[in-house]
Amino acid sequence: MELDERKLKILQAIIKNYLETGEPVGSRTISKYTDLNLSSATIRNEMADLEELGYILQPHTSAGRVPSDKGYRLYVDNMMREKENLIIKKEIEISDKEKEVEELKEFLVEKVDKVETLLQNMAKMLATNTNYATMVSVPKSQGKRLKFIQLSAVDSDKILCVMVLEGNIIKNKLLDIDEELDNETILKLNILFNSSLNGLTLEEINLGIIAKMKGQAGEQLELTKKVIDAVAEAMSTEEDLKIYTSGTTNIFKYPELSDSSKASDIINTFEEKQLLTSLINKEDDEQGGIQIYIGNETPIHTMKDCSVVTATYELEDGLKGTIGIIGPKRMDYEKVVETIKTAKVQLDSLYKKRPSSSDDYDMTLDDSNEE
Amino acid sequence: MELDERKLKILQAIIKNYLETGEPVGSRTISKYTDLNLSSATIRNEMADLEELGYILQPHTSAGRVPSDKGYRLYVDNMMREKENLIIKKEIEISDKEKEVEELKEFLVEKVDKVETLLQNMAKMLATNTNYATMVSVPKSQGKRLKFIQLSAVDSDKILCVMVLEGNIIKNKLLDIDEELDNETILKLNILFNSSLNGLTLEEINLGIIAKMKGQAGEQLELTKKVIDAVAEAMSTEEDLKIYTSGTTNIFKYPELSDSSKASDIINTFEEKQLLTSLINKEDDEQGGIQIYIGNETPIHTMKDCSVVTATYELEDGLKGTIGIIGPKRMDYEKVVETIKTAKVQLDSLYKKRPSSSDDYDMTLDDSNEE
DNA sequence: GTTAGCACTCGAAAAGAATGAGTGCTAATT
DNA sequence: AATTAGCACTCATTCTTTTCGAGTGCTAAC
Repeated sequence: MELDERKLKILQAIIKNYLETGEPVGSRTISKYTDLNLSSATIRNEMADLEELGYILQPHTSAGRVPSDKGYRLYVDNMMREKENLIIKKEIEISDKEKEVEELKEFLVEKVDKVETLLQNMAKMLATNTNYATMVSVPKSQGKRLKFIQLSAVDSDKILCVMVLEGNIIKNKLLDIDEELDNETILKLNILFNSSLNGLTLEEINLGIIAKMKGQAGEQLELTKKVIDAVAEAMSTEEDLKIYTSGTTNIFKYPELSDSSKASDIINTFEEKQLLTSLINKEDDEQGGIQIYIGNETPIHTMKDCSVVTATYELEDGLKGTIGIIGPKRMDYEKVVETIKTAKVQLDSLYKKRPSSSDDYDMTLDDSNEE
Repeated sequence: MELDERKLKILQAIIKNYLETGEPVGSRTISKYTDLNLSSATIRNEMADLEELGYILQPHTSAGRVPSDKGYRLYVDNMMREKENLIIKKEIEISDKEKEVEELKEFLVEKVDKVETLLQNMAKMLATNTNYATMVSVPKSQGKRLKFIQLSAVDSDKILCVMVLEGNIIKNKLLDIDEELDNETILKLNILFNSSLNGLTLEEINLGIIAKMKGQAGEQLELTKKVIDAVAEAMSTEEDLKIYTSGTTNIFKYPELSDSSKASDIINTFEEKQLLTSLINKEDDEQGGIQIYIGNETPIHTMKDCSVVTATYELEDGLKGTIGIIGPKRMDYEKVVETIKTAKVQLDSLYKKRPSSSDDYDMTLDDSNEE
């Protein structure tokens, strides 16, 4: 049996209708809904075929049909892509979109001077706009080069070690010392560290370099070891994960997700944010960096009744993060894809287009002055 | 009508039983449950009195009785305090508790080198131990003095401004500059800022001091202004709120909270963490810093069906935060109070008792190297 | 003051009945 | 050969009815 034009139309009608109502849709509904002018009986026959092909399901005998994961997949891959082509053709829509981007940007950037806060607001905004749950991951500093390192005496028994990585990621570490150091020693150490380590990635800081540094450390061997540890910690990827979530309680708006055990599982996944890591960093850039996972396709088992749409954004070169929108399988894919694209474009362009005159906000990913 | 000894005993029995079962308790249950040796009929009469006095409620005629908020309050105030006195008397129990503290401390401190992570783990541990939802607020840096400030040239067009506040709270800010500065200028500015601002609180940095600094800034007036802004931002209390939550999905374990609209409200409150602020910073130090809010007593309306137990802890002098446990009104108050006390003691003693030899972790509240 | 006894209440659970949306199949129609 | 009208059948949902029993309040006796 083949999936001919007519079956496709019927399938599309079923899915459209189901997205709107959330109820299983019957043959009579479709016979009225479409412009095919077919009787319900014919539709019924076609539906039986579609079911056999695996695109739709019957929750039980004598109920209407519901799209299967395979059905959604077809819908998303084919029918939505048509829409996308349309957009590319229509210049008007593009400028509309740009306008939207500008508006969003203004909203977001206004009074916000930290990327982290901005991302957090982005998550919140997406959640409010879409009525789904959202996540935004903060770009990882993994693999970045060390740009700057400096020790400063803060206390008689404490040394502050500040490191700046590529992308202006700032890291701090306070080190205990046994005896107070004079300025000259600190200066000497700063020169040592900067000349030895600057411009290197974590991988490039090898034993040879470390040994050489230790050799030059003189009396400050202990401190040097601590600094090297601090650098390693700052540049390593461990616990290097920050994800903002928002709108998790939106799932209660969808009955198919709001029974307490399902809801609990899903919300728990959002609370234990590290469970969301499998959603980020999928480097597949097909379709302009947008991924759509339907039902069991999601890498997270607790979300088997959900669909997930993600996009990868890039703040500055190499600083990549992920935006995700999570809703029921019958989510409004078109709207979600549109929204997430807009958000992606916005974040991508944030620093490229940023007017250089505005020095009100800084671009670091550091958030140490939130506390 | 008076609340005599016997009524009190019956009330206590009702509450105890209700805490265990979560079901309305009837007269027959109590007549067997207590050592009073009274018939169910007598209990019934007493119960009618207790209801008239407002300590218990009947969900409907022909149901058993359920404690009212007033009943819980009495229970918590009186019956639990007796228990507390017992503990003070029993030396054994104290040493037991100390042992527990040590165990917890080891668990928490192990492999943890940041206070923030530690507090986050603390929230998680409390949630796992109690099966309730928990929150831990991070101490605010508000009102702290500036201990150290330093500018460093990072880029040709960027200056890094590092500030350290009392309590070793580190804050960073990257400033844009128009033209590159030579080392000498930076050194001069550093001396200026340190000598002008160190040891001051935000309030003490008044217009006079600012004017004087501006006067000495020379050609670097613009940069000086930016630094002053950065200092103000770093030391101000705005957006100075960080709360970790955990175990929010535990509320699904209690049917009286898990219908979707209630659960949604509660979980939303935990997601929008600023809604929890009203729970922190209540300075009332009655009862060793432990507060108990029952039902409508909680300052947060969405939690009217919950009880909240909070404690204030103090890391270093003046660095105060709040721990909170949120559960159903029929929570196990004794256990929760015990647990939260232990946690409080633990946090309080964390830095006082800390062995000076261990330099593995730093004490800053800064978390900039999480990302 | 306490208790046994009894009629009564009322929610929860089980059982039954009505409804109706939707199906599959067959036979007639185009 | 494809389409459609017609009809018997299915089954979740909803509403009503019944049953059940835990628990009460009250009265009269101890």
